[in-house]
Amino acid sequence: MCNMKYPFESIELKWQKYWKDKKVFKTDLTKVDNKLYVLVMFIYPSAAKMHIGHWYNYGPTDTFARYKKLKGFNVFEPIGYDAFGLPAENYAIKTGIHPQDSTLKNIKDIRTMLERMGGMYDWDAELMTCVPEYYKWNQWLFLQLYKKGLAYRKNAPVNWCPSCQTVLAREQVLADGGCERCGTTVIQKNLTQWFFKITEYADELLEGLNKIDWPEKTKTMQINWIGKSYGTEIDFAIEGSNEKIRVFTTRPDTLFGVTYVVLAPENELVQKITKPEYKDTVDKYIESIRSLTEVERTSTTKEKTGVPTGAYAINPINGEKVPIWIADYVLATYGTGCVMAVPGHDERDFEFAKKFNLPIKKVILQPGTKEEDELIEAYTDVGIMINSGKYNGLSSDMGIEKISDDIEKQGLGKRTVNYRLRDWLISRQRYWGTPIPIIHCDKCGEVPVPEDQLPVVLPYEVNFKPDGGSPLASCEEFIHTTCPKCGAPAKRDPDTMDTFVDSSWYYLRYLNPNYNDGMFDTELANRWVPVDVYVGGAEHATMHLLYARFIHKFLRDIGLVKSDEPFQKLIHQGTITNQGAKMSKSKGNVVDPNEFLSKYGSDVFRMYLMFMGPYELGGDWSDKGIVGVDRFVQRTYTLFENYKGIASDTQAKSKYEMNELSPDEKKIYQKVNQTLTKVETEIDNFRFNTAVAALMELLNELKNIDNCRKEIQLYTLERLASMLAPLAPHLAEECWSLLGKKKSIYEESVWFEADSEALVNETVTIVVQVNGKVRTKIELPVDTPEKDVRNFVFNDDKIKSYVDGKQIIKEIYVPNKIYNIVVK
RNA sequence: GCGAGAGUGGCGGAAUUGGUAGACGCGCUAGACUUAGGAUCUAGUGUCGCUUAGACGUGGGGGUUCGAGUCCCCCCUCUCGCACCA
Repeated sequence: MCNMKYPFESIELKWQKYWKDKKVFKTDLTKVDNKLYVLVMFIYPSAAKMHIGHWYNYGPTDTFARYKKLKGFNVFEPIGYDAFGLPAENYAIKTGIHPQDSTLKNIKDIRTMLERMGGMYDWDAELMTCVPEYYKWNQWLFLQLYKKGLAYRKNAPVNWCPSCQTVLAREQVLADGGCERCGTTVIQKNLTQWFFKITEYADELLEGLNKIDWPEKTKTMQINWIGKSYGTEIDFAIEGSNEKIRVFTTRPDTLFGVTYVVLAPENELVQKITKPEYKDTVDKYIESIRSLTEVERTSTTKEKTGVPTGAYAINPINGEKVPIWIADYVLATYGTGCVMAVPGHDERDFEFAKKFNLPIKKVILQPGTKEEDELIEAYTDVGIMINSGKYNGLSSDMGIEKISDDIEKQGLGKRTVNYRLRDWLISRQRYWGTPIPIIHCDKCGEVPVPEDQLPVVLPYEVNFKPDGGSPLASCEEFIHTTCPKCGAPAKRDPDTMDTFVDSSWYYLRYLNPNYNDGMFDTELANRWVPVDVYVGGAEHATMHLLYARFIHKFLRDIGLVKSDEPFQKLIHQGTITNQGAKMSKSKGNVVDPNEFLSKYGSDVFRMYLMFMGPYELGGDWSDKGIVGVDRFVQRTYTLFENYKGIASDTQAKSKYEMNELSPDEKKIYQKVNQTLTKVETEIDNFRFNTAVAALMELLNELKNIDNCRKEIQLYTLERLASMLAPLAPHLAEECWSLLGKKKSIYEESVWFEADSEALVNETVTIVVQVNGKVRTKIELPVDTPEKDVRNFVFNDDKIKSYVDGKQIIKEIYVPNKIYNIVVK
């Protein structure tokens, strides 16, 4: 018995070099039969090290890609770097190291780690977003959007992170009001900013979800984020004024129940309609609201506040006069910023009316209650309309249609659709990003940079220390230019783009990162996109994954791609935590993979990460079980060492007849083939933990492989090496060559089909139960006729002792599984 | 508060359509080989009884069923997502 320890270091290097030298993983993109685009979200090189989370993301995905390659797919698995962004710049502010220098260095280190991991990446397709060759096309994309009116500038209240010194899109603000990147509480600021009109695609983004194979949860999040709702806009006249209040409601059926109207404090009508004697309190109230953050204001737990304006509105349906209030629970940014309040049938209005003693009117009768019953809470479901004039007696869902019809007929309003989705704020007051290709000219206004002048290169020499404004604004050489239209001196836009712009189309660029004639090679994109399997964190559900879908649809509309969606199937890996907390540098609880890599090697490490549990669940980090995987690897290596060179003088058939095998051979033969199907279905479904377990079971079963004929030994070991290859690529290559194989397992894409005849066992264990309790088990040939099974069962002494003298009520036989006798 | 998911040995976790609960691994126990073992191999390992028969057992309580980790109802805990969207 040879017991040499598996020399992972030399073996891993050896095969990495082999793959690289022979370009084993270079994908021939011209071949599209059997194409499979497997993509993992590219890496953010804010630190030189790949932590456990990266390994957990990339290792298993690579295993999936490798498995598909072995199965004969033409797999494209690229990797790249999401290289722009705040952390590099913040790091620069702290240390003085230029973002470009630190980023390029980090990329170099990460590349080394990815190679060490044994990633099957096509290194010819590698890209990074911080080079002009890439970001030039961000600018080009911007200009296309601009041409179509989908990139525009507006003055708006925006989310400002005081720490990052920049604005954030709404989805980049956390639920607790913190900044997505740094956690600092975000405040509101009024600024002119660039937006992409994602709302133009709201409906399509919603509908497209039906066509893609994504986790339901993620789709739901996007649905909620888009927040489409059907309703009616209704005009309320203002007493003694020509102004009108247009409200948006999803419940026009409750129009008779309106007892007051509420405006958002920011609504411009407020200043116009407020009665002089109320002006003081209204202004004071608005001031008090301003000091609150968005989150404080919209917190559902906070008690609602508001003040009357002294003005009155006229309910168009019955001419009733109702007071106009302003309140913080009405948002200026949703609907029309005005609400008709129906306390009887809306929880928020109910709470508000109770607090300020406003009347509550019942106009929808809850089934099973009486009209005179007092409302103790708002009734928001369907019911029978009451106190509603000619609509009385109608079901309220009918009432929605009828009242909307009548409102429309009388020109008092119209049906509309509202979205929660807002346009995507893309400007950032930061240095390390793509410059916005716009020039501001005193005479011509905003002028797009002509396409032939792209890229607008990000200058290297810039003072990027924070002083409140965009760093580029103080870079004289950059900012001063001439107007492309009139030639007069003009200024460049000093802002840079959100890095989510970069990641919205990178999957198209991978196909040819050096392409010069356009944003990407359209021909290739139409053959390879959508991405077949996309793997990445669930935290991108409403950001990256929504933006990328939007940009993809836009690119389709300008004729650059034919597909509707960028990512056909989506998988989220789980999060690896440490003692229950997310690993982060600031918490100081990051686990360094290097410790394990130097002790066990990368095959063991990546296999252990897969073995820990279900991929989509993640879990708490613990190195407790890693020795188990290491032992498995050692035993496997030893086994192959013992059969060194076996392939040189032996040949295995591709299939054996079961009856020509010895008992030991048969057992092993069956197990090998059963494992083949098991490993296939498990990896196909990203269940790596059970795939590894299946291989461990197989190895345990190979105790008696010495008793097999040589050809059966070879038959077995060939298959074991092949199944091992996706999970432990270096080890498997080594084992394969130990057998005496000349070529790499991946050069030939070795995968074996299971022999279906070996999958079923000849005998089965039939569990015999009495009253549902297991009493004995009997081993019988598969498909023994029921009457024979019954005979065996009733001749069993133990069963007899349970059944004798009792009345048999029922017998249930589930073929090849269970025989249950019910007695009394 | 609303929505989604989860709760299984000392631990990580397995378990087609309801059909042997605890695969695989860690840990632990005993033994073998050894100068030694924190290496390796062999056997055992849900709990109680502990030799047997057996009883109990998948967060708690109830139900459907010949049979429930799996289906239904109620409750508890945890994780994630959304936070007044009219």
